[in-house]
Amino acid sequence: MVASKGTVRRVVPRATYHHGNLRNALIDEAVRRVEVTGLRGLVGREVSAAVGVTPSAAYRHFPSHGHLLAAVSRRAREALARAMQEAANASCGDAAPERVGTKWAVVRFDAIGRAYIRFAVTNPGLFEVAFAACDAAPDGPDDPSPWEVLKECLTALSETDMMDRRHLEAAPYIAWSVVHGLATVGTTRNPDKMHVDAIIDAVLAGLHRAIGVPVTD
Amino acid sequence: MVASKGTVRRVVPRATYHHGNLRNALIDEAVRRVEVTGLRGLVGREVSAAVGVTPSAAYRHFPSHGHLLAAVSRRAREALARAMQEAANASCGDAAPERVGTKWAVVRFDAIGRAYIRFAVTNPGLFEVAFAACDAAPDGPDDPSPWEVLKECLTALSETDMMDRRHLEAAPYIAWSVVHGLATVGTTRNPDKMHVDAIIDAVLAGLHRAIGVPVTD
DNA sequence: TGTACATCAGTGAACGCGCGTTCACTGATGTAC
DNA sequence: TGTACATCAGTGAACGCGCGTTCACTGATGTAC
Repeated sequence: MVASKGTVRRVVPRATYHHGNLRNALIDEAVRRVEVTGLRGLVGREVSAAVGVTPSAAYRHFPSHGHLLAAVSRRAREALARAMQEAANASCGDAAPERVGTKWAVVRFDAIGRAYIRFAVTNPGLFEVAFAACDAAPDGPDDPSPWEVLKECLTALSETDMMDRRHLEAAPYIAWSVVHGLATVGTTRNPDKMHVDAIIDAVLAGLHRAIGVPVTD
Repeated sequence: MVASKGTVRRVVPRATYHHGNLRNALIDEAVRRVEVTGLRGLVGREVSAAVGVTPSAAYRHFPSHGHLLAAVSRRAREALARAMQEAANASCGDAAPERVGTKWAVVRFDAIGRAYIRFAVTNPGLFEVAFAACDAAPDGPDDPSPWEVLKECLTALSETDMMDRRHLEAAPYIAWSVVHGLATVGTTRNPDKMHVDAIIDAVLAGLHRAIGVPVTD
């Protein structure tokens, strides 16, 4: 049985009058909805109802809708950063860094780029919200932060001599632009019908050249 | 005197009962509004009112709001393409191609990249709409098309031996990703406080390396 | 240990407006005869 | 050249719903004495 459209229904009945952790519950639920519907799916009344609370209850925790959005947006960026970190760690397998040789920094760097794109493709809703314009300021700094994850990988690249040091300052901007552009528009707009995986490979190879990663194998 | 918010007011009174060119007038007005307010500023009732017509009149020309949006989106992309073309042509000045030497293709290529970014920065509303997700299909192919403008510049680059031919197939994807990413997020998110112009220069230099444009002067 | 009271986190109902869309209508246009 | 009539492009009024937000309220919690 499906609830009729527009019906605000209490989905999770509570035992206690006080919820106890409403703020986090609202954000969690909002994230869940955004994953499915994207930015447009973030409607306060529905989020409140799903959590088992009246629409007005949310105003005890967020001054306005925009503040909830900002919190969700931050969560989305953090999820992206975590996906990048996990991909980076998984890329080396269980092998110790020395087993992988000096290339390990390159492997990690590629892994976070691919993870970024994969996140955008498999999680378009979250990705949209992560970089959506918010009226309100986020409730805190991103932790982890995609930008910081990227920079760590780049300094590793530089310290193992696997990139041109002259490009270190500009590298984060170059890498971010390439990968974000690819994630945003490169995979959806594809007038010539090049294979998507081939596009990703080709663009990431271009990124190597742009920041001076030496050609190995 | 300012019309009170939400008042639907006929702004342009017409002499004739029939408008004569309503479809185009609606698109023009919609573009004008989007320039100021972005995607959110595209509300059918206001557009109709501004043109001097009843909200329902628009439905003679567009089956739904989404179709108007698609038409506006196409116009925005065409405006972007035109900005790129103009910048390309202006980049050579009035000099004949031979006066500029073999570098002219590089100059043009840089010009369209910078024009793309400039368009995004000075026209955020149009830029947003140009790549917004539309429910409806556009009313026709982009003419001119940003993608085609880019490819023309790239083949010119290749034919004058100013880029690595091996990258010709991938080059449009690389260039598009870099420049679009830079336009979207590189200029707004800037955690390290690098100067914006310096970022643009550095990223475009990276693009040269990515597609193998030889280092000249 | 019990009681009074401030404080906090919810409820429930309604406000108010924005905005896409519909529908029966009417004024203008052009074409056939 | 004039008249009848189909067709097209508008009007005006209303529908209907989505959704953020407010406000007076009440139930629960914890702290001072």
